[in-house]
Amino acid sequence: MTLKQLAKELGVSVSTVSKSLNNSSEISQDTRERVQAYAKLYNYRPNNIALSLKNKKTKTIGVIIPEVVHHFFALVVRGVEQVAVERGYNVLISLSNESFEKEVINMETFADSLIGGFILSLSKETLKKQDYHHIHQTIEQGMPVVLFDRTAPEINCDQVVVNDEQGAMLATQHLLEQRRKNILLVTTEDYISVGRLRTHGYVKALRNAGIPLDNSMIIKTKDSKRSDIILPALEEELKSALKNNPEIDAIFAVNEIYAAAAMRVIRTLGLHIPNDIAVICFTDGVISKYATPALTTVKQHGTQIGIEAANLLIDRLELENMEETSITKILPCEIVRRDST
Amino acid sequence: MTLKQLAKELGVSVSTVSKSLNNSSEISQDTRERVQAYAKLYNYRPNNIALSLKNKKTKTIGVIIPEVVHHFFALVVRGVEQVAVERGYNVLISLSNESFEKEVINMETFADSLIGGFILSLSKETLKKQDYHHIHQTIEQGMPVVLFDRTAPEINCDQVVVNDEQGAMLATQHLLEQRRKNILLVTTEDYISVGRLRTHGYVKALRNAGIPLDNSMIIKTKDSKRSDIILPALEEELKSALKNNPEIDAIFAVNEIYAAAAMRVIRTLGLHIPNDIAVICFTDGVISKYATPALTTVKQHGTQIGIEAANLLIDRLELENMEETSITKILPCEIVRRDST
DNA sequence: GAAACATACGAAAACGTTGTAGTGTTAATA
DNA sequence: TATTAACACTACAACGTTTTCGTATGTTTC
Repeated sequence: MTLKQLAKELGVSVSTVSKSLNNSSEISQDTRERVQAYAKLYNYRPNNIALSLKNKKTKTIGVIIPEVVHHFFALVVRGVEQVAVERGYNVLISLSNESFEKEVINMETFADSLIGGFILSLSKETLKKQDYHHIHQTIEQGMPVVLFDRTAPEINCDQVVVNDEQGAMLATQHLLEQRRKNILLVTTEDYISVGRLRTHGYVKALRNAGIPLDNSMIIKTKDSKRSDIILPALEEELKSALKNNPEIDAIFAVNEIYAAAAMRVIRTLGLHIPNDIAVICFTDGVISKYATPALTTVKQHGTQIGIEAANLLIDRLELENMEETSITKILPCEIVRRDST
Repeated sequence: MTLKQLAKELGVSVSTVSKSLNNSSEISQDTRERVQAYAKLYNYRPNNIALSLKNKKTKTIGVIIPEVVHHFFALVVRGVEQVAVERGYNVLISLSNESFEKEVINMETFADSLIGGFILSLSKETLKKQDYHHIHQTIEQGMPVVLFDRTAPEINCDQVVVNDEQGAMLATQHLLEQRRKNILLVTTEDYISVGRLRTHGYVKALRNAGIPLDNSMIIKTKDSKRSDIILPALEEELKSALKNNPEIDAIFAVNEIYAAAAMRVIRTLGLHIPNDIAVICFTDGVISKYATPALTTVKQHGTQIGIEAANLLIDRLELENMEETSITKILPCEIVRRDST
């Protein structure tokens, strides 16, 4: 059903139909009601494509994440979707699979007038290359971008991040409070911003507590997209670390997969959690929740990140008189205490 | 950059520009090259909205799932996205949150000419109400729908499902092979098709093995959207079941959350997995993989489901001469053997 | 030298909307 | 009575494409 068909049916012009449906005062009450009744009868719904073309803007936002099969990103998507629906927007989703090239291609595809703005988290490859030309280009074209979680400070746009450093400090302090003195950190290489920041937090907390930093107490995982390669290697490394240094009484992992690996190693060595070694990690996901013992975690409020990001983006889209300067929202982390510490 | 702007820049008509870019033989080689060079220079990209309006179809497919923070659905989304990108489509996502109303509204919103077809998995509420008018309506309007996982046989459309019954039989047989005779089934209420089918498979496998069915060995969880309500209740129920019937030597759960709850209860009672009680479950997700002991599961190949569903949908969208009759793809399950059995 | 025919391009319509600028009516005012 | 004003509606352009149909050149052909 289109306006044209309705108009023919009613014996009036397309304009009259359009105005009637929009309750314009130009049209008489009588006609308005008649048209609206017909529209309801024929279940008329305006064609969004035509509206988008006319208005030169769409009610769609694009979300690009490295991976959807990942608890944290799924939470963010949920948050974004929630406010999108509330505010009348649709969500286009696309996965970079941690690939720079896919990220670029996906952005270009989306930018072909399909969407009004982006919410994205950078792929590992992008962070490693430090090539942000596609982001800059998009922003220059006037398309708002909101970066979350995996961001880069050199990109001038709205960002929503978790206070990774604070979270890592909280985690480390939590362990220190339990008289753990020798905390092994399992983290990623530094080019991943969140890994770097969490490492900073760990270092800072130790410094605040007057504990000297021992670099052999920091394990950085090798880069690979394949967990079936990373994890066995990591477990080996953990095993030798725990053997070489029996003083280790806690492990702080920057995500729950690493924590799960650590738990497995600890158990293999016949040690008890948390009596011998406490374990804490970032990412309050299902693994932590259902592990044995249930893991104490640093919760990042993924859904909240999605909510904030979506609101920020839609504000930019709708509020013309918004301040030019970029907004960075830093959300606090929270310790979820369970049985591993 | 639009065709019009390019045309003005080049001093030719819009038609000439359009035809040149489409390499029409109507236009001289010279002009074609000149236009194409300019288009490249100005980074011209056709406006997809305008194309959609003109062609009366979009290169976008809508995915509606009950929840994205759910390993299985996330896998499906990944599969859908993968083939969508390959075949030049975009993916609009929306979450029903297990709510009938949200499902209906989301479908209506998407149907406003934004998408060409749907891939969806029904919400629990929809299954309970058995109200499929929105699906029927969509199909009648000529918009293809592919249902996956949570389907309803009375809907006449393409479907992609896992062979839940066969999977449940495999799981039960796997336990029987290990000389487990008293297998407790933890499942959902029957209105959820997958739960019902899995229960069937369990019953069938027992019958094949000549073991009489004992209804007290089937626990059906109460319906609720909130896992923090379901799970404690389930754990209580499991505890009393295990206490009342010490003969139980295996538990088969229809998803990994229930399996995790079962493991917790088993451990609380001081029993050993798998020595005292073996555990197997559907959903080969992260919980199973990283649990202690790692859980033996029935893998459902979620990504594959997404791939099949997307291909089916896009085929319907593109191949006009496709057979009218609906296609149902039934994917086999597979046992992933780990340490809990 | 006229008819026929390629060749290379342009004009215009269409997709479904909305908004601006008319266009007739009828009623009120000078 | 002539002018104006309010009312109720319509025509048309525009958004960015593609495509059909024209049309102006120049080149054959007899």
